[in-house]
Amino acid sequence: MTRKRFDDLGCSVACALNEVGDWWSLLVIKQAMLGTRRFVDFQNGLGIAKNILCDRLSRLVDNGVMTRVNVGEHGTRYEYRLTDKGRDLFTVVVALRQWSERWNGNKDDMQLVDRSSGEPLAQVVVQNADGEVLTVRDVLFVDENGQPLEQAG
Amino acid sequence: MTRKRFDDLGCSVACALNEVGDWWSLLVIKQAMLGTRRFVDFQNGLGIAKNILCDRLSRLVDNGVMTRVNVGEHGTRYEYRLTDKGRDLFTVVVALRQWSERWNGNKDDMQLVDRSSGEPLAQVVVQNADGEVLTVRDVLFVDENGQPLEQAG
DNA sequence: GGAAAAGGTTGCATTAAGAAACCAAATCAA
DNA sequence: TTGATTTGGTTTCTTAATGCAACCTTTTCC
Repeated sequence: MTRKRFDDLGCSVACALNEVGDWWSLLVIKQAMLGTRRFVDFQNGLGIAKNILCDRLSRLVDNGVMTRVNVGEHGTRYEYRLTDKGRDLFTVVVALRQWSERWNGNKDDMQLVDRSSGEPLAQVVVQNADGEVLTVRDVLFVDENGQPLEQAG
Repeated sequence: MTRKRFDDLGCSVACALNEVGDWWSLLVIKQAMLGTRRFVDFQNGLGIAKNILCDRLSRLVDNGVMTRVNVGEHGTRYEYRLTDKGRDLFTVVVALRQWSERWNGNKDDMQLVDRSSGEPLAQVVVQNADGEVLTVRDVLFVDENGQPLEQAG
């Protein structure tokens, strides 16, 4: 019984989860955003088993989220760096962080601030084209013909 | 060897992933945002095994993301509805959707539009207090003493 | 040159996931 | 009212994933 694939589910969210939806991937990405580049530093920073880390890093590389760069003089010192695609997950990571802080309190040792001002960030929100904040009740899911689907709260 | 717990990792992202970080939870939540409330409808809509759906729903209920409401006359007709905490994951779901669409193309049968205007939504972004858009390079991770940590891209 | 570090791989035990069968209560059709 | 079907599960079995520890090779440090 191989694990269910999500990329043929006709859903972009499922497709995203297929790439970064397991327990560790987003934490590896968050660690990379924090500055970590070396295998051992990921291992120590996350407390992840080496074989799992191997698997996650190579999967992230395969999916174009990270790259493996050879930085050794003679061959076997590597760095794992975020690609543009990986860095673009910043929104997701921050949204998850803020959600957790709103509902579970701040469990984090560290804080995220604007580099130039030192001030905390604004809350990540969903907006319409005019910049108005939208909740799930303010949107419609429409099919390819523009027909709206039922929606709930 | 029980799966690693993330809620004692000193990280809000890890704490969030501990609640909704497995393969199915966010899809169940997205399905609920789409209007699904009944057990069978989740099952048909997602193609998930019943025992896994049972487990995920009850875990989401335990974590306060959904509630189980008895809607039957005599006892065993249930609806699973999002709580405020669950609805608040809208930002995360939309951010994931949009990321996937930006990098993998739109794999989705349906589209998300502003209910009042019918227009597509704006891209979810991270902003500072002044409303300026920030990337991961524009932020600093600081510890509890305000000391900045190294950061990369 | 010897020791340690980096980046893995392998083997084993435990847990989770998926499919299918089964089941009891409630509802629906006749 | 009876019988079938739906709903919301639970159980069993097989396969896959996770975690830990040991090991291994190349490279760097002293």
